[in-house]
Amino acid sequence: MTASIPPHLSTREDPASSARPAPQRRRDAANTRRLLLDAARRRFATQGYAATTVREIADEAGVNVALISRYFESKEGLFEACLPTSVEEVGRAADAVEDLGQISEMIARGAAEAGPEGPNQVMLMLLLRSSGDERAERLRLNVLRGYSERLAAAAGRPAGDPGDDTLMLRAQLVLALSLGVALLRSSTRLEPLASATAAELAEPLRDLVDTALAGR
Amino acid sequence: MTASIPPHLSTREDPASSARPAPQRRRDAANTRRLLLDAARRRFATQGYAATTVREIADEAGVNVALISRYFESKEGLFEACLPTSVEEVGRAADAVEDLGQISEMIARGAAEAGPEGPNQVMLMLLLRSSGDERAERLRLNVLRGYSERLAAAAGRPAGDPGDDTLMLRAQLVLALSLGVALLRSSTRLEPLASATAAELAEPLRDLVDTALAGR
Amino acid sequence: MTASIPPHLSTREDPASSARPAPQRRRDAANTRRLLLDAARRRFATQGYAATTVREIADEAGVNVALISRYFESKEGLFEACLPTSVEEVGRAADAVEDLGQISEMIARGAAEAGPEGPNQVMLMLLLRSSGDERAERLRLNVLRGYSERLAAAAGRPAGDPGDDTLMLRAQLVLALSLGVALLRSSTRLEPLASATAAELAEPLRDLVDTALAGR
Amino acid sequence: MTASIPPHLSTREDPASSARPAPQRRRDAANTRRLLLDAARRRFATQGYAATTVREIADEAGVNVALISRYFESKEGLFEACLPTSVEEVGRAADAVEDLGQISEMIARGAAEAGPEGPNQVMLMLLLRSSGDERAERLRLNVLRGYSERLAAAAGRPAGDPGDDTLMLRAQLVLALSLGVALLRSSTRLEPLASATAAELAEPLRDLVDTALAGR
DNA sequence: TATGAATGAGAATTCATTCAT
DNA sequence: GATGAATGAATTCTCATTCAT
Repeated sequence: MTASIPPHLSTREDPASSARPAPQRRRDAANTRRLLLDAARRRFATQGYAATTVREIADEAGVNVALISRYFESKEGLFEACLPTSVEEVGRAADAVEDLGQISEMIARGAAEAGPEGPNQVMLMLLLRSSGDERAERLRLNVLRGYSERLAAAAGRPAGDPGDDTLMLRAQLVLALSLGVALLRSSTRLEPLASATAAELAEPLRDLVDTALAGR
Repeated sequence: MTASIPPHLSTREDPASSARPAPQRRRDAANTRRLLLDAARRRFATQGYAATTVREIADEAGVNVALISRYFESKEGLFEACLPTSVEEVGRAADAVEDLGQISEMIARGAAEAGPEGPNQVMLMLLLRSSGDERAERLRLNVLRGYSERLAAAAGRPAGDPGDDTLMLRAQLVLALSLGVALLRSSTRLEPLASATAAELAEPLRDLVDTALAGR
Repeated sequence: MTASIPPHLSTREDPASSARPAPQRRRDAANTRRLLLDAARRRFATQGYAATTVREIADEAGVNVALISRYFESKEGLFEACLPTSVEEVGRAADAVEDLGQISEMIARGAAEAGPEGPNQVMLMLLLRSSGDERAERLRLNVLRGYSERLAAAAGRPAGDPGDDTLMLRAQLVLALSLGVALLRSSTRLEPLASATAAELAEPLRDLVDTALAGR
Repeated sequence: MTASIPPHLSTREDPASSARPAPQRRRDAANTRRLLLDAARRRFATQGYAATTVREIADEAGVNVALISRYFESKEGLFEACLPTSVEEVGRAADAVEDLGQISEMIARGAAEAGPEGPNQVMLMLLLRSSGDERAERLRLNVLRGYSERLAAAAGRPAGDPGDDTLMLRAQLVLALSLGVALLRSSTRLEPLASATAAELAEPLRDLVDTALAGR
């Protein structure tokens, strides 16, 4: 009988102590804002937009719920505020890629970075949660496109080059792979993938990335 | 209590009525159940569990909302009832795989099958929506594990064999890839991936699957 | 207070049925709608839009709060739904006026009718409570205009006649008087006005109306 | 709570600071108090108590919200602080009335004074907004009673004389008229009343007042 | 004094679910 | 079996108020 399971059963509710090492200035607007943003990114990424309540976010951030309205206008506004942050991260990650060899390593590292807070996971998950908002949708698409173009470029094709759909498609398969890994690792305990270290992931990923982008 | 509903209730309803162009029976419990199940799978897959309302599902199915409670006890129950159906499909798909060469083709075909209703996508999306329910979680994990074991087996390793984590890991990367493709195609318009046909996907996927499972 | 009103309180539907303990059909949408509408009119009229909570209204109507959303979409929608009813009432009242002599009597009777529920008061108060809504504002204005035109007509001027602002102005002073009386009687205990009967009000009102409309 | 604020709190603030010619824009408690009071009167009068937020008032006054609590204890306290000011005004107006002829002129002038800030309107509106507060209610009643007694006195009856309800009733009808005019003019654009000048209003009002108080 | 930050109570609204035809 | 009505438990958001600087 499923009725015995509380509707808002929270799985792995991590102790708040890990969140703050503790400079803990109170009455610091900028800091409060960031706490909310961080908590929101984590929750939205792991649970999706609709399944996340603003109270959860506020509690995780250790601040009052009303401050979400104060600083971000609404839940929707908070979600949108999460996007640029993640976008920046993915941008930085993509920009760091110089050649083919670094891509697989980047994916491996991104995938391995601790739990749902790893920048890569956060971004990817975030981008894949629908909020029904037109603007968010567009931004999401832009990020994905930019990212895959960056991958294609690293494989020899200049970014922005419209042609060569084949290479683009292959780059997007690499993106899909990266995404799938992040997804499986963040929401299931599928072993051995879930516990694999960056080092363990690096080799098979390198093979795959090389195959995809170098054309074998 | 959902236990009274057999998990593996026959999924094909009217073998005879398919001859009739428009049966449209009212007061047909089995058919109503089916309509709800189909609508639920579509909605849950594309929007996620939390973002989907039972009213939406009922409306899409063209039946009264109260019937969800009647046939599936609860929203949660309806979600769980969706799982076995998808599980069966993925099971059938996995069982069909005899050798390495068929895997990439299966993934390609699964990915290409129209929209969010393609069996592969439905199953994958379904599995990735957290419902917070313990039982659903376990089922989901079982399916993913079974599926990746099947992939490993096709690559030479007997299913159920506990050893050889390396091959398992590689099989799970293939699963991740399949998942990522389904995800990108179902929730974004990322081109050229979003519009690629099964034929166009087949070649690069074959390269990747071969690399992953054949050990290059 | 009003919270003690039983859930099935009949709102003066049929005077004859008071003999019966209570017809009180449950699950009667139309009746529920009306209960809400009546309660809303009373509350909005006496407390104003902003000071009235939907819970209050629902409690006074003896029904569940959620039904306000169900039947009227929102609090705003409920308010707007109150307007036409009041508009109709004022229309009927205005149409009943044939000659000058009846106006003062109508006002007197309207003012005297019990408490804040008297149709005249309800309408007037309702019209004077701002809801911030553009549409409501326009409707309100139309009603007031129509009403004062009717008064002017009874005093000899054909309704719709654009000219003769003087008569219009005087008719609107009569409206103002009527309004002021309703206002004072419904929200203060200013004696002797508050307790005056229709009969007691009739004479001085007749003098005033005659003066205003008959041109002394 | 607000009980610590005496109902007849002195309304003129700075007996000492008036000696200093220095305007002292910032950090001037008395001035800040005044600014808040003025803004509050305007807002409460035009929107009602419940529909007005303290933030609105503070913004309109150009001061920080927290100062409302500081100077007036609460929103309720601010509202009550508005009353004596208006009461004084209406008192002054009533005291100025010496004979019948001045009444209609006073009402006409009061009604015509620009917009919602005219002393007459402000007072009237203010008195007619329920705040649910017992004490405010009583004050309001006192003002209305005092005012109508003043009118009755001007018509020949000594103020305070308990007898002659008929004259009192007629005086209150004049009050009702005055109120109704203020109401219609401040919250609707009902023409020609809304735009009538004091001069245009004077004549018909004189007729009405004479009729009411002089017994025709 | 003044101000921005923070808080808790309460508001409207949505939604899964149960009830009565 | 099916349907519309009804309900209570959340959820998001607003707002008066208090705190700390």
